[in-house]
Amino acid sequence: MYTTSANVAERQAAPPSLAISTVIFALRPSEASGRPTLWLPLVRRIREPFKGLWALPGGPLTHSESLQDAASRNLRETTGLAPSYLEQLYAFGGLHRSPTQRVVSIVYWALVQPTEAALADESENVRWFRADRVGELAFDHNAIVDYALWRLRNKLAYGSIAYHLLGEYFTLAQVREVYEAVLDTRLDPANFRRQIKATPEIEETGEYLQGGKHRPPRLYRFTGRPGLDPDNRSTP
Amino acid sequence: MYTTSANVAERQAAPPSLAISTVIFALRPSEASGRPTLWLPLVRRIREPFKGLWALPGGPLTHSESLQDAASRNLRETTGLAPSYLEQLYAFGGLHRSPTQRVVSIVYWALVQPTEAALADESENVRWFRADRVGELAFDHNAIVDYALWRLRNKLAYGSIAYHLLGEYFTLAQVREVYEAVLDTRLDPANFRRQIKATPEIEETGEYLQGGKHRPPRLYRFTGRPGLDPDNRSTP
DNA sequence: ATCAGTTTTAGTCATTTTGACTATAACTAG
DNA sequence: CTAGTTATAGTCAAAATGACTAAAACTGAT
Repeated sequence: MYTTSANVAERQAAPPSLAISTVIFALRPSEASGRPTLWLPLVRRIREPFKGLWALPGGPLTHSESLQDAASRNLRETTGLAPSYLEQLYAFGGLHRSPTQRVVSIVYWALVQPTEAALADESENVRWFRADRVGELAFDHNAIVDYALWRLRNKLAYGSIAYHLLGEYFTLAQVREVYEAVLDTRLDPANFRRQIKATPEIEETGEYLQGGKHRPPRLYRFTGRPGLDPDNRSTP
Repeated sequence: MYTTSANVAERQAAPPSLAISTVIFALRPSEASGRPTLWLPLVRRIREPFKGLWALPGGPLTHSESLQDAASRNLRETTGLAPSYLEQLYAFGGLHRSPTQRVVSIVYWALVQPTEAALADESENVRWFRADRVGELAFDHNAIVDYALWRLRNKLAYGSIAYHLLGEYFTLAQVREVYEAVLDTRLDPANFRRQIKATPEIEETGEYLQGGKHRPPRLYRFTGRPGLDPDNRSTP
């Protein structure tokens, strides 16, 4: 019984088409408060279905690249960015995701550092949106963004992910702002700093950040490797 | 730039073939100690590549079923089982997973209850193996099993997953045995019970399990819904 | 009937972690 | 020099954790 199934699986049996998409998060200052908030780039659909609506960057899977490579290329082609973190999110394969044909999308999510994000391409058909205000998107992309946000919040709880939204050097207050932006809460600065300082992957540097109208905070550096995929090997 | 990519993605552009596989875990008593241990069913390859080697149950994705449905059918066809838990594990799409052609496998993992597992089909070409002693498998299936085990251990830490390896009613000692089997450690019975009893989804029943040569333990019931996929919606 | 053997179950106690909060340090702007 | 601001250290009670003790409730053998 299985044997017949296996045979069919291995045949080139007119499979659903396969696409790669990416949810790309970066931190940008909110226009209102100036505090950092989560943003992501979307591309406008220039043809049916969903012509005119915004959608996640996506593209084909060529024969010569792995899933992760395809996602990277995708990201580079739409925004010109190299991600500091890239992980597979989920394979979406519902029957009616696209009205015209059956398509299975393998979706990745990425984090980019603000220095990178600042020089990201933007154009008529590529624009950054606040993650909590994307409006109505094409296909099932609203659900995908929601799920990516949920995963990001989850990963944050586990540890070494926040730093990929920051530059190489950062203050503990900046780390706290990442948590506050992603989790949408306020955290006690003193307690938060105690916890962060307890993690061994955060290293004090001798440098301080000058220029604020207050005591200059010490700069830190993240020394751990991210927990990635089976492709890259590591944590939850 | 994106626009051309999108077009290609939507075309039927001779994509890699798409397969669904499943890693199915169940608890069975170890022959040696009698304590419960993790097992999973494998199927023997009856043709090249990897003819004769054991492999994960897998099959085609038909046009009329979702990814999850395909995984369920898969599971039912090879073992005759209905899983009590089913979740997408990962999409494996490396270039050289199969020597003959490019194939992307979307892998699910499942938990089945021991009552179910006891009546699972077994035959010349379908056999259960201890999860830590599967030997050399076809394709990249050893890596997939390792990753599935890692995910299972992780989920266990989070909470409401152990119960899907047990029947409807269970003793707290049985829950502890699940943890001990999956994490491969011993846990203090008293402390473990205190923690489990602190979770609200575990409900005392009035029943006791008779038949042991010791004080009869109370039976409990799990009342929470599992945390599943975006397809099903819920926790980590 | 009693006793030894077993696991369940409740509980104690010291240690660690967490959350709320206070106080001082070190800068800038005026 | 002072007010304003954030950084940073520290205190203290409450909660969670880990190691451990002991009683309860069964079975099977004497």
